Amino acid sequence: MPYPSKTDRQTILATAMQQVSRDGIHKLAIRSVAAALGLAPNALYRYFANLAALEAALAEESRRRLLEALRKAAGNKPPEQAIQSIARAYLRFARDQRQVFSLTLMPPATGTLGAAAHEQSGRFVVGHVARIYGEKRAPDAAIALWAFLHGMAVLETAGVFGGRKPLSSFEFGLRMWLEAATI
Amino acid sequence: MPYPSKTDRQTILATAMQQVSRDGIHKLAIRSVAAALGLAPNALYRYFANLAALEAALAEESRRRLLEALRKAAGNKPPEQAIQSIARAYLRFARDQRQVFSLTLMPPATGTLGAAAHEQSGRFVVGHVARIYGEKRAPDAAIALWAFLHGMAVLETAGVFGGRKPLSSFEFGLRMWLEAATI
DNA sequence: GTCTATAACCCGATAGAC
DNA sequence: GTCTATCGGGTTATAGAC
Repeated sequence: MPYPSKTDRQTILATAMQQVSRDGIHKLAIRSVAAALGLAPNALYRYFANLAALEAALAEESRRRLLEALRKAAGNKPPEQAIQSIARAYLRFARDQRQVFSLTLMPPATGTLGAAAHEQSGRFVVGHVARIYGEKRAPDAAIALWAFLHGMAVLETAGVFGGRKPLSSFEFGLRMWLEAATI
Repeated sequence: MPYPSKTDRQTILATAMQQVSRDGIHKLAIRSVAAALGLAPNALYRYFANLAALEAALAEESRRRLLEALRKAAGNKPPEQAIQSIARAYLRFARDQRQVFSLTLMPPATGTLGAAAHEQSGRFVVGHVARIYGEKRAPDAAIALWAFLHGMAVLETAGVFGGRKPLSSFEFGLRMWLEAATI
């Protein structure tokens, strides 16, 4: 091997994700990632077409992490308990990993295909919701739940509540959603 | 008057908002706004401390526009009809003015005070919700509704639904929220 | 195939002249 | 209040060393 690689996609992604977690996406720079890896600034262009492509890869990775957190929360719990755990895990992920969470809904770069992790998350949530709402109503109920959870997470991290965590509103919405299933 | 002003805050904001509507927030640049106004790049620094300050002003303006759209939608309609109109107006605003909508929840620059328009929106929605849910339950119910609407808007504009507009999920969630009030 | 070197171009921001 | 000039930094493309 005459010219062995000094790095690879996975290493670059891990380093970039670390910097995003610390400084936020808007401070992410090709140069800083390259510097952390001891490489010339434009060495990374062999692995990512441009900064947008790197960001898109980070977004997909963040969606994978969120999905993993939700899977872990659900475990093998009974239906209603699983939903409650998923809901709490979603909010916890948004709070504890704010910068990573903000990547999950970053719009995919123009021309790229949709996020695979999103479709997986959709199937995962719909599957759990179906155990409560039934197959027929599950798609709509799952999207409504997802929207509520995401809205709560975004509103909170955006500081709309002024630093307070409106736990009662979260409980209110979640209980409403669960009770609507029994009607 | 030795050096009459060639511009003012309002004109700068209007020009910047126009560019954001067309190209999105990430392409906004002091230089491009100045060029559109026929000014030197740094002439704008007399009106805004830096780019972040300009963005914060645009975010507040976008929140004002959204609130105005909601007010208009509510009009003098009866309680339940007003809520439905507000909900539809929220989604419509997000669809029709995607770039402006994305500004509404831009986190305020570090150190600046919270958004006045957000507090106004909060009072506005809580006021309408109270006519259905009563004063006591209104705060939690309003936040839950807001979260649901915002989540639906964000998920849709982020392309999670692949270009489709899950009208049925929206109707599902809204009806659930309205029916929960009568219990 | 991978990385370095270099340079051109963009932007934000500052200093000082008028 | 606005200008010119300039600095520092990030992004991108090209050429070439290994």
